[in-house]
Amino acid sequence: MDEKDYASEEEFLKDYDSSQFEKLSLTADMAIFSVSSENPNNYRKLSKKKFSVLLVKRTTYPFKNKWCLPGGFVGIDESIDDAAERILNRETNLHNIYMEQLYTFGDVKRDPRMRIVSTAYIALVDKNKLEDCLFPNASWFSMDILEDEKEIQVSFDNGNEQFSVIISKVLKSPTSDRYQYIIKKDNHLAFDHAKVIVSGISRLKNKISYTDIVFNMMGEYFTLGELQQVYEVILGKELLDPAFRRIIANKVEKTDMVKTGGGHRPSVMYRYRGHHE
Amino acid sequence: MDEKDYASEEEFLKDYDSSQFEKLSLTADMAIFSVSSENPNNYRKLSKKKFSVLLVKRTTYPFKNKWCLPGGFVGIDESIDDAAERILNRETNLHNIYMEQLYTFGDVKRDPRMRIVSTAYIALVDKNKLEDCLFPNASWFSMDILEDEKEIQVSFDNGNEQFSVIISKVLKSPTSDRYQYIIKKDNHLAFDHAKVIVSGISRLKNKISYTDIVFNMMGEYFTLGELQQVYEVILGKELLDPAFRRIIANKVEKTDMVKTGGGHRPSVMYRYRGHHE
DNA sequence: CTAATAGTGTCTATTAGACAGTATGTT
DNA sequence: AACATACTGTCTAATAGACACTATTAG
Repeated sequence: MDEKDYASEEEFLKDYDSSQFEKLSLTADMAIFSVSSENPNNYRKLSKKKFSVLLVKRTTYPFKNKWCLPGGFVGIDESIDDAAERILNRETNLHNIYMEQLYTFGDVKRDPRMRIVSTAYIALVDKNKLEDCLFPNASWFSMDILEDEKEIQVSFDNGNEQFSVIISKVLKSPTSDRYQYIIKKDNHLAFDHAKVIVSGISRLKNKISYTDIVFNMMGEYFTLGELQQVYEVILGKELLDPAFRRIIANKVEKTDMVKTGGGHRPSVMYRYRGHHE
Repeated sequence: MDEKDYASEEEFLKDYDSSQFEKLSLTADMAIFSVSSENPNNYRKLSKKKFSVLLVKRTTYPFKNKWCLPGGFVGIDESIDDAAERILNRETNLHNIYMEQLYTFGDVKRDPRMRIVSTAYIALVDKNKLEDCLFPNASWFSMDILEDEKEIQVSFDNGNEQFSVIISKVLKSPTSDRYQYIIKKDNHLAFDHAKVIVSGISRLKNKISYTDIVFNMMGEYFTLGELQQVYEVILGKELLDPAFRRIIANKVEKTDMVKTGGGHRPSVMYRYRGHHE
């Protein structure tokens, strides 16, 4: 409230003088998540759900031939959200995809060429809507996630290529739940995108239990078994049927369709109920 | 996985050509929160806690004489976190303050002069540690928050000046809990800082129940009544004593100190227990 | 019939909400 | 003594976890 000596006023103004600060480049990077199904080896069994992410193979240096999240520069006359949407549409040919800002990664050396800050987003899609129209060099990788107190290991697989990354987590403060991620092993992903993916997974894992974002990855109709599998694959643990059904009971509504053809009891198809009770 | 026609490959490369994209300025803005005490009018009563934020009066255009969050440009050789810490230290003269990235605000017209993207942080301090060393033009404003389904009203007061802002909230998606904030009334805050403050409050409100971040706003020793008041003022509702004590029971530990002097039964002083059970 | 999933009933443990009561300082 | 807060006991409601059971299909 009260003013101080001139010296610190000077410093104050210096801090606010933009000409002292070089401008930098900003990109929007998209972690586009989905669930895919693996065909069962037994006619009775259900197809196995896999949590997956869309990666793009880089064709230029730096990180040539490494995989990265789709992204692009934010234009000077374009909001970050608009840039994110533009990139999302470029990759998926779809509009109105669920998307939210994740985090802004601003380490100085994250791009070896020059200073590039990246605002990362996560997006959730129903993979079946776009299976056939992939952007050049893009590929869906299923992820197997192994997490404990200290580190996270993610194994990627797109059918042709497999690799895994290991990231260790350190609590930033004992009072919070924020982790600092440190890449321990990563020979196949470009930039700090391993961190971005892990942050995105963590965000999703948290939000699945108190929001309805899962339904962005489901088709319009689904069985409760399928829905449960998606929860399980994201949470990385099995759920008990009655508990699961209690939790999602008022989020979904029955239809009169039934899914038959598995060597077992048919399953009623449900639909997302939206936000009215 | 499979490649597409040349045209889209071209487009792909265009998107990755940085020379097509002008660079922009990035600032780090700090929403520094704390709780302050108002003196009671009755010798028996406890001092009333107020949730407060540190604002700075602008001395230059644009938004001359309006209040804004302390902030500054991110240097080209400085990480965003480092810039945030630098600003935090400039304002408080303290190191090791709790701080976390909140959100990156990237609308095109948020600064009337030029394109400036802002990565906002929240920081939590114990106000008593720095009461006397305020940076020029800085002032603590207590906030009264009135929130319903559709909008949030925040009334600011620093003892000399009072004003209020009204912000309406619109769910970005029925499947999530993310709001788009729209400023309805704001004649005293610069830029989009009203949105930043409201986002920060919302973040804090959420995290208080599943993390220990409150303790960053407490002194080393405190009574459970004081702690409860801080919870209440942030959550905007009253809590029942037994429930509150159950919840924080294993986060704090008793000391052998006692706070006397109020016209009522003395209160045992507690201390934050850290992260070991 | 069998393997595999679909779906329900119910018991128990844990947690959250509510209220009433006791305790103890200052003026 | 009276007020205001400190602190505890306990009942109840709601929720989460666990298990056992029944149902129904393709092959």
